[in-house]
Amino acid sequence: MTGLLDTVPAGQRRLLREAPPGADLAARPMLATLSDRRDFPAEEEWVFERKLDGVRMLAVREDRRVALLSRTGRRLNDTYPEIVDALAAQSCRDFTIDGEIVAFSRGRTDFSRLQQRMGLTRRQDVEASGVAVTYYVFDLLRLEGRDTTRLSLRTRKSLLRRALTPRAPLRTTSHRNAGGAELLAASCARGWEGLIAKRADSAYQPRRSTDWLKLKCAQGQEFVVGGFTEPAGSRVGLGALLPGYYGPGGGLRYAGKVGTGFDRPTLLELRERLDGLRVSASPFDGPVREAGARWAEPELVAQIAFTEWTRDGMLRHPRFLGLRDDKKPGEVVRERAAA
DNA sequence: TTCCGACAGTGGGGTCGCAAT
DNA sequence: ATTGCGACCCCACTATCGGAA
Repeated sequence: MTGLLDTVPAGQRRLLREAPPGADLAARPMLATLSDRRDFPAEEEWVFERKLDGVRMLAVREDRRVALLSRTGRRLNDTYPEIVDALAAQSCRDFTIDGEIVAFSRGRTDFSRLQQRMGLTRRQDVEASGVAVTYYVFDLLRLEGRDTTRLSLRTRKSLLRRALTPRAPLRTTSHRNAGGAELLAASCARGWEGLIAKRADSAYQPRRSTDWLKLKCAQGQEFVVGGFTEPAGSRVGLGALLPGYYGPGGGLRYAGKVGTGFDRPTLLELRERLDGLRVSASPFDGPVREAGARWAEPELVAQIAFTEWTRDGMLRHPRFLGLRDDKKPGEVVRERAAA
């Protein structure tokens, strides 16, 4: 064993285990639990990282061999060959790391840009895409033959910084040890996605855990319901609502579908109310490409949360929060302009 | 007994690849 | 050439069940 693991605090050395082959250890990444928590007392020892909007990826290096693995275990070597090369060039030759692949545009991580490269596996397609990526590394699962997942997060991060040389396109994710609430407010003001809060003393667990919390800068506003889709499978009432808002010209603009956030009684109640408002023609301005859509008089106003507007003016990650009776349908306009 | 974590199921936008039209 | 579909990515949420607390 070389010197890296000698820096592990004496009290934590007993937590080191002999590592199984790297790919087995990396079978599943640790996932964060969505939380609306805003209070983080200093004595609780949390670490705060910026939430990056990209694709999760584990990377395994065993001597000359490098394997990039998606969250579900799919091999990503052909999609991100420059990351393979960068990891192969590291002087440390035996590690498993965890991080996020991102693409930037205008200084912000941009998932839609990354999407243009995500599915590509042919070398010429990857090169032609013109999408540069950065691999932000934030955790260490294995180092020099040892399983490090039982070490505390702080110790793992400290080892990671020693083990990895963060030369482009690799970077280590920076973090802060306090001030979570202020940091979250500042992040949201900048239009970022949110934060991940991690318990400083927690082990790496290959599943969803409350030791990692996802704190999102959610957006939300009211929308007029202009129709719905039929339910499928065991679903009752309806599949999704078709929300819209009034544009400057006065026409009702389609904003995509929202199909989650309702419980069974709400689905049935919404169906009943919408059946009472059924019309044969679409109330939306312009075509809505939805086979089997049912249309309704634009009377109901729904509060809908979402993460952002897509390039095509659709809602990303939309969910239904409830109906609002205090707002007139005609007053519903888009509250925040596109980026 | 109550609560929590894991899973299945239903729903979303978007992209790519392939088969059918 | 266009369309539709499934498989991936990202995801939110509900309902259920079994084991932990």
